[in-house]
Amino acid sequence: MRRATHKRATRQLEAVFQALQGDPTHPFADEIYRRVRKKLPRISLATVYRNLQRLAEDGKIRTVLLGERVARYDPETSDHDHFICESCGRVIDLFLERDRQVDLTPLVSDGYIVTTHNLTVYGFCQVCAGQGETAESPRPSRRIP
Amino acid sequence: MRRATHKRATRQLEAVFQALQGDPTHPFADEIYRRVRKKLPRISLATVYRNLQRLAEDGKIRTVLLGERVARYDPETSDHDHFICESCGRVIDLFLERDRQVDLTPLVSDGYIVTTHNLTVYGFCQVCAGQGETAESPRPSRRIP
DNA sequence: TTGCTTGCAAATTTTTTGCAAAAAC
DNA sequence: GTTTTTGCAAAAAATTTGCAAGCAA
Repeated sequence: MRRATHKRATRQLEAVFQALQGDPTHPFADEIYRRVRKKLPRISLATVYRNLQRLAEDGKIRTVLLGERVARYDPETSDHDHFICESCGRVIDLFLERDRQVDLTPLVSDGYIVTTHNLTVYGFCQVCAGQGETAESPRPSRRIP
Repeated sequence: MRRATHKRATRQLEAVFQALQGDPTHPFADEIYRRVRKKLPRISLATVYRNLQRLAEDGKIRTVLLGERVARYDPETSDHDHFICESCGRVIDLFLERDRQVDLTPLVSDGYIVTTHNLTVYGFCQVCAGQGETAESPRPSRRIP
């Protein structure tokens, strides 16, 4: 057995955490890297990844994969779901009433143990729905204006 | 404007489609490649990817990303959700009663247009729940025994 | 001082693309 | 015959890893 390793607080870890605070846009790692570099110009992308991973393990942030193969990061760690706009690509946190939301009792009575669940809703956000949702607007894959 | 191109039926396309039929395990592209090569030893992985993409566009199969950055493929195209076992990694199709499942009316009355939604449930499957769900069993990342 | 963490570069992994040759229609 | 599709190899994109040096405890 191996003794639990004591994790250390570093400037880089703190900077990565701070870069996400208060940001509801679910940025990708490279955006976070760009932000952190303003404070710590010598930080490497690998360190950003390592720290994002550690923050997620520690429950300080959340890693989300929403039908893309690129990870997004979310400072909101409470139980919540996501809405993805098919027009502008924006990701919006949803706080639906959890207990009414999904009926998982059939699973439980089938012998499954349910830990958590995750709901992603697709459609058009308020802004895009307002301006004609059928328009095939260019959907930015990475950055949102 | 560009005339709609007529898609052609090829042996490779059919083989990729067949490789998925009746398979509830949600395989990855490389597993499908392995299978198809038994019939068509000269097929390339790129062709498998191109055909999986085309089948998904045509609604013949479904591409699913379930908290992993590797795509899985599902021959089941009807609306359904997924259960992921945290112990063995197995992915199981869920057919919960759609209309009772999620209450999205608050979204709609907020001006969102909802196209579809996707629910992924995490926990322990019947098998793993039976043999002590707390055991930290090795969780195969790609292949399921 | 000890050993976790960093920066850098190179490696991995999964998926995509360019292009000439082969196969469909 | 024309145009799509294939196979191959190389490219891309995102993330991870090895390692010596740096820094927190």
